[in-house]
Amino acid sequence: MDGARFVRVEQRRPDLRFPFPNNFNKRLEGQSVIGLGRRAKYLLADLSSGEVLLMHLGMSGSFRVVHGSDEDAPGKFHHVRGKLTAHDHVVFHMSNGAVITFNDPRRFGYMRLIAREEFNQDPMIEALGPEPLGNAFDGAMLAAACAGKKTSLKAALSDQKVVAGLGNIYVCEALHRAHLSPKRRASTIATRGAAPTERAHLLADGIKAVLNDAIKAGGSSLRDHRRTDGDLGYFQHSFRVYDRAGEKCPTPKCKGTIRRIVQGTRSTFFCPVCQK
DNA sequence: CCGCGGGCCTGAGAGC
DNA sequence: TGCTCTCAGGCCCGCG
Repeated sequence: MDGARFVRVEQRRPDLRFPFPNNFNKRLEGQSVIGLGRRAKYLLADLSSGEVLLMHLGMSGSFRVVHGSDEDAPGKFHHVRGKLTAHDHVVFHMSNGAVITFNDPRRFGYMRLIAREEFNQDPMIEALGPEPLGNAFDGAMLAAACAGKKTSLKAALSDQKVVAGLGNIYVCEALHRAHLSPKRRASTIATRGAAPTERAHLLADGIKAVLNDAIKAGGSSLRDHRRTDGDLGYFQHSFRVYDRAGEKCPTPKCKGTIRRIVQGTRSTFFCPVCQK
């Protein structure tokens, strides 16, 4: 998409989680993508029109990218070129021959167009916490965000205002790496006097490590996630606790067994022995 | 501010 | 084979 122009945009239903913007396809057609980016879980395309196209995958959304010459490739590109499935909701036909299909069975994803000068003040953007892989993110920043929070550490890390971009899997995995209990009150990792605790540093490091490892592995394909070429990610094979209830804790010398509990209606997986 | 329950959707898997 | 039930990577709302 980067540097290419939208030649034709197929919008195949009126809404996803939210209605599409008015005249969505016509507002894209003829515009060029002058930059691509990401903030938290939002995919961003900076357009020549002065607008930003914001795209969210929800739970089950995925993009696939193929080029015209690849369209007849067998198997994994089946839903491109006149063979769209029921859940292929948007297709971008780009000036460089790329065809980009957005598929989302559950339709928890959405797309919006935001004027660039209003982007930073947009309610979806303004409240977001720091990027966990940014240079500025560290134990001190995490401690400050958790200070005074009476909620659980699990809920705090899942809150996009505390740190942006973590979902259920990576919260569980980061807490295990930091040997911190998901049930612990969030404020207890914050500060001791003025200095951030050792726990906050361990947790910030655990978050960075699990995200970097997962990105390297192409993400976690439990059911819906696919890479843009249609391939599966394989980080699910490296989960230490997620979806491993009843298995032995992978921490060296730990005799614990992974447990599943429910926090805020979501599953949490953790080791009650080495996560305190 | 916080926890909880319900809601938005479809599909996969388990149990019967 | 087919039914019903539960659960799923996100996130919002309203209630108490």
